[in-house]
Amino acid sequence: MTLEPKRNSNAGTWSHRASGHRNVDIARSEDPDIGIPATCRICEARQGVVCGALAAAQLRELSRHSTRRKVDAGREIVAQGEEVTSYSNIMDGVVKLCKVMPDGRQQIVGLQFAPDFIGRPFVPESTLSAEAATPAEICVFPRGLLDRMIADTPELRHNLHAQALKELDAARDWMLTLGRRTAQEKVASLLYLIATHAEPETTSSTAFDLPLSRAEIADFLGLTIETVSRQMTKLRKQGVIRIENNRHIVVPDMDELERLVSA
Amino acid sequence: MTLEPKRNSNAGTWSHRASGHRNVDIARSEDPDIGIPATCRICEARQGVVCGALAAAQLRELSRHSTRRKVDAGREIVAQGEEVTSYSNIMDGVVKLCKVMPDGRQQIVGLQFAPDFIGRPFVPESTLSAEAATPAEICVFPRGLLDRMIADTPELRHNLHAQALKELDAARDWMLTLGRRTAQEKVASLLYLIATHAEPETTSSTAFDLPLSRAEIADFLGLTIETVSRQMTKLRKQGVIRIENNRHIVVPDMDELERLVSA
DNA sequence: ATTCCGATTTGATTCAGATCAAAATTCCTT
DNA sequence: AAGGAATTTTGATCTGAATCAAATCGGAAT
Repeated sequence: MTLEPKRNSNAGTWSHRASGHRNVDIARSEDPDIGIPATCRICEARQGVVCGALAAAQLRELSRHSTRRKVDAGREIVAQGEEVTSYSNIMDGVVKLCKVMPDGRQQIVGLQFAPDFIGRPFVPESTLSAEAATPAEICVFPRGLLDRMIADTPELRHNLHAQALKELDAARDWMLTLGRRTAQEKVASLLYLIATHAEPETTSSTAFDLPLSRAEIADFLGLTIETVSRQMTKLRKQGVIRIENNRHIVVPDMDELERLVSA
Repeated sequence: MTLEPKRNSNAGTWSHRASGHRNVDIARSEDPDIGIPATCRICEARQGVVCGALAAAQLRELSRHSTRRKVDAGREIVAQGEEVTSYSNIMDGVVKLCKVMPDGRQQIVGLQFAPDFIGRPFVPESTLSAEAATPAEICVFPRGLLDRMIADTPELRHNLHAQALKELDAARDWMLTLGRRTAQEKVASLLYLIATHAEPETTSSTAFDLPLSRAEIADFLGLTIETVSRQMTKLRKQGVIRIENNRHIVVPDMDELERLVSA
């Protein structure tokens, strides 16, 4: 899902880790995957917000009209202000949601990870752009079809509603970061956010690859590239993180990092 | 309420807009208000997100268990981290949604106006506090009851979902303001936001009362009181606004103000 | 009216982060 | 493996907003 640190405690509710209460229970007499398309069975997003709420027949129809697509890093999936004619699921990779101003200043307003859903029911055009931050794989389906399924499927509506509320919380958490935290705290917040998404079993030590360049991190934190770089260096010199090849980060002690976020 | 003039116009807009498709059509043979509690008929929030979706019988039951309450400016309605046992509708006034850090730094993450709904379905406790910014009047009802109505009423679910998405958009717009705009642009953004909520018929000239103190404006914009004050003075000297009694603002030319927001 | 107290403005100074300008690294292509 | 472009780091300087410190204003109580 989107932002908010601390994800660990309730991460389970959402992503594939959520599949527990639905699929993992093998003691069932009939295979729950009967009639489910083969592509879906192995799909990252099978238990996601959208597909996790669909019946076998719906899944079959949706999959008939879906196309899996690879998206290069930096490639746009939905453009700001554009009319939206399709939705997608993220199968793999990280997608950033951006807002840009006419003069070019831009702000990343959310990050989405597999198996998140990208789309905005009820509104014809997108108020932001969605762009692959890493090489990504998405499953695209026509808007009208899913809108119809939304209309027919209470559980799907519920899931989308819950996702919207979760994103709202994440956005508001990030508002606090943008408005009231120092550069140091901002960078620590971002690292903490990524760490908790990349490596959900937060043992005391963690390692992960940054899905964002320094420029993108700056756009997420409302800082400049130089400030981000300096703060990363500072964290490195303080021993809070190790940096390998610019993108790979090791956090020897997550508690230390969390402390720097100041809640 | 500090905001008399604003309140009136605001009230007007919402009700006739909302009632248009439901109530105003007189050519109906039976009175659509039959069976609707008297308090509801004259209620600000009658056509709001919640009550606008309820049938007469539901409205009757809800109103039986609701209490109208006056809340002084600055008084808390919901506390951050507290378990939520009731929801409310704002009948009058402005409510601010805040997040505070352990060390006292705080950020306003949203403003709600009558007849908005305050509450957070699906989640037991609130991640933010809601506090009256102006003297306010709210209609409080027990959580369990509304949760049941939510379960029973598709239109209500839809309205709440749509409101969540609207708030999400607003939050993301504000993220751009917090992260990428200058102090001048931030203050202009806030004035523009209030102006467009207070005086929806945006003719070229507008006047309104600020529902927030300088300190609250600072907490909304991620600035200090002094910076807010200086920027207001600057806007005044530039002739973009006139300030009367600190709280009352006149904007001679809304286009000029909008220009300063830089989109 | 007068007094008082909190809110707001104004002024002087400081400082975190921006900007400008190279150097150093990484990584991509050949 | 070498070359070259892009990304990142580092350094020097500047500046917008924060901080510190008074004045002034405005509104409530007397």
